[in-house]
Amino acid sequence: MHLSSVLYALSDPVRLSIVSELNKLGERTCGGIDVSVVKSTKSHHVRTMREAGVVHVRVQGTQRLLSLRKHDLEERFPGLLHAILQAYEGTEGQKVSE
Amino acid sequence: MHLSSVLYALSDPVRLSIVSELNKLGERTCGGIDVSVVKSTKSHHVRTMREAGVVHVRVQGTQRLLSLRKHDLEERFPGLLHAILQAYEGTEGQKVSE
DNA sequence: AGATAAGTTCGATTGTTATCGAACATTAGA
DNA sequence: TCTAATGTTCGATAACAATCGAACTTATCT
Repeated sequence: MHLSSVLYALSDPVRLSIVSELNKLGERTCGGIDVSVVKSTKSHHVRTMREAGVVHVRVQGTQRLLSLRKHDLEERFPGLLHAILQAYEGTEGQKVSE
Repeated sequence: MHLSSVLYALSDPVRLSIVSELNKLGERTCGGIDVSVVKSTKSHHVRTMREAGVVHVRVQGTQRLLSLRKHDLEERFPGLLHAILQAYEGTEGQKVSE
C-alpha cells in the first residue's frame, strides 16, 4: 500500500465520487453506485482503487459489494482519508454529472 | 484550486519528494532541490505543482525560489497537506534515488 | 561583450490511462 | 434449461504524462 498509489487512485473525479458515496452510504454494490460512465469503465475504476488498497470488494452472488477500507487507510496513513473526504464534501461535493 | 488536481500533483514520487524537501527546509531554489531527474524534467514537475496550486514560485535573478503553499492549502483543504506529509515522512521518506 | 549559470521550452519517445462497446463469465430465477 | 442480471475482460482509440537531450532565454559576473 503506497502513498502515491493511494493519492493517484483518489485523484480522479469519478473515483473520488465513488469513494464519497461509499463513505456516506456504506457498503454498496457496483451497480448501486451512480456515476456517469458505462459499467466497463466503472469496473476499471473499481479495479484501480482495489489495487491501490482504497476499497475492498466482497463477492455475493452475481454482485460485488464495495466498501471503503477506512480502518486500514487510517492505520497506515492517519488522517489522510478524513482530510480528503472533508475536502471533497466541503468544496466539490457536486455530483459528477455527465 | 481543485482537490483532484492537488491529489494528482502529489501522487508522483518525484513531486512528493520535492514537497517533502520544501516542507523540511523551507524555500529553496529549483537547483537546490535534489532529485534524480534532469533539470527539464524537474522543471516539468515544478510546473505541474505550480499549476495545481501546491507551490509558489518567486523569481530572483536567474533563479526560481520554490515554496510550499502551506497556508493556502490548509485554508482550502484543512489537514490534507499535513496528513500527506506525515504519511510520506513516516512511511516512504526514503530518497527517490535513481 | 563574452562567458557562465539557472531555468524554460521544444521535439521525440515511450508508456500509461480513461473511455467506450462488444463479447464473455457467472450466478440467480422462471 | 433458457433468460436475465451483474460484472469482468478485451480491443480500440484518443489523450495525457514522464522522461530525456538540445536549443533557447535571461540575468549575473568578469
